[in-house]
Parts: sequence; C-alpha cells; structure tokens
Amino acid sequence: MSEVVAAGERRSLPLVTDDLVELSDATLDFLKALANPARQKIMLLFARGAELSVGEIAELADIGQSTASEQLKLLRRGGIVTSRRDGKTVYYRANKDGMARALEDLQNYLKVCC
Amino acid sequence: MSEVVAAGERRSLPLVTDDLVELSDATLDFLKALANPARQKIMLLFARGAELSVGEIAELADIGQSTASEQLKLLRRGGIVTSRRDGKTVYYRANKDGMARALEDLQNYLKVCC
DNA sequence: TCAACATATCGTCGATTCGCGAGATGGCAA
DNA sequence: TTGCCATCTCGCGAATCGACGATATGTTGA
Repeated sequence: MSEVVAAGERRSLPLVTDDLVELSDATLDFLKALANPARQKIMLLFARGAELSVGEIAELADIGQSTASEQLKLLRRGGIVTSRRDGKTVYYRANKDGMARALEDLQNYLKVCC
Repeated sequence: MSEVVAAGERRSLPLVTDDLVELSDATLDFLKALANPARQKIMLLFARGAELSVGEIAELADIGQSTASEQLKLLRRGGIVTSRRDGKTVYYRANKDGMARALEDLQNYLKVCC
C-alpha cells in the first residue's frame, strides 16, 4: 500500500507505491530551481566552494538585490544552496549534500521509466 | 578561450570556458521538461518500457488530447522520450540514452559548484 | 533607543506557461 | 479522390513566473 501523506504536507522522501516512484516535492523544487538560466548563472558564481553575500551575488550577476534574494530563496528551497547569517550579512554557498540527494532521487525516478 | 557559437544556435554539448561549465540547451530543456508535475505524471506511464500512443496517454493521464500532444513534445525536446509513427498512430516511450546524457551533463555541471 | 546597513518581503506588471477546444495536417483504405 | 481516424497546431483565457522598486524586518554599534 502507499504511504499515508497528510494533505498539504511536504514529503522529503520519494513516495513509493508498488513499483511506482513519484518524485518528492523536494526534488520537484530542485528541478524547478535549476530549470532557469538566471539561476544557473548564479550557481556558477559558487564555483570552487565560493561563499558570497546576497549583495555580492546581485552585483556579480547584474541583477537587483531583491531579485537576487528571491532567486536564492528558490535555490535554497531546491536544496542547491545553503545560507548562514553573520551579523547583518547572509552568506550563500553550494549545498553539495542537497544536490547529491536530489540527483539520487532523480536517478531513481528515471530508472523506473527505462 | 571559449568556443564560438553562432547566435541562435542550439548547443548539444556543454560549453566549457576555462573551468566554467555552462549547461547545454538540451539539458535546460531536460530540466524544464521534468520540472512539472503533469509531465512527471505522464512519465510514470512509461514504467517498465511501456510504449503508448498519444490517445492512450491522454486517457490514462486524464488530460485532453491536444494537451498530451504538447506535453509529449516538450518531453521529447528534453530528450526524455522518443516517438515513432506506425500508420496514423504515434507511439512514445522513455528515452533511456537521452536521460543518461542529460543526467551526466547535469552532474558535470553541479560538480563545478561543489 | 536610534541610525545605518544588509537582507527579506510585498505589490505590480510584462512575459511565459498551462490546458483547452477548434480546426489543420497526415496516413490509411475503399 | 474521399472519408475516417490519430495527431499536431493554433488561439484563447487563466495561472504562474521573473524582475523591479518600495518598504518591512532584523542586526550592529553608538
């Protein structure tokens, strides 16, 4: 039988029903976060483990501060970056574990549709 | 130096500039195709190598025929399914190679942002 | 507490996406 | 060719997204 999931609840693990594997909401957020050139451009700024503030990202990506903040929120929701606050400044960097988890879920999902 | 790409040309291989890896247009299409619950639902119909006509997919996914046709077009553009015509009927099935290629490109891209 | 600074959230608007029905296209058989 | 059937394409309205400026929130130091 399928797992019981309360209405509106966000699943962090993939739902498995018999042999059917549904992508978790977390992995849907991961895909939505990456399926956008502007956010991909932001991701490249985190190469080599770089840690950047929202303001730095806005400047480097040549976008407004509020836009950067909102895009970073989506990337964080997708498990692609993490953030930490140091005083007034919030630093973002790539979330290696989150990406690995999403990729694993994605591979598992796609394996069903072979 | 970066590769020369004519304006409007679709790259099938990732663009590599120094250590910067940009996702190919094909992989962007792959992400956009999967980042949608309706299309994910369709993908599950292809479990165990099933091959289905547009009409069957529309019925099984409980969507209009034209909607199914358009969603399948996006999935094919993303390299996630392939199609073949047999008479009047067009059959779709999962594109294992296309998925593997996109996943590989995606992993390579994410490796940069570790 | 107050001023300053960095970030987050809100409201708006144009662009894009989604799903549909209607009609066009393509293929088969009579 | 004609009729039929499956699919594709077009055009529409509704919903969502993307970027922005304005403003709210939260933090530090005076």
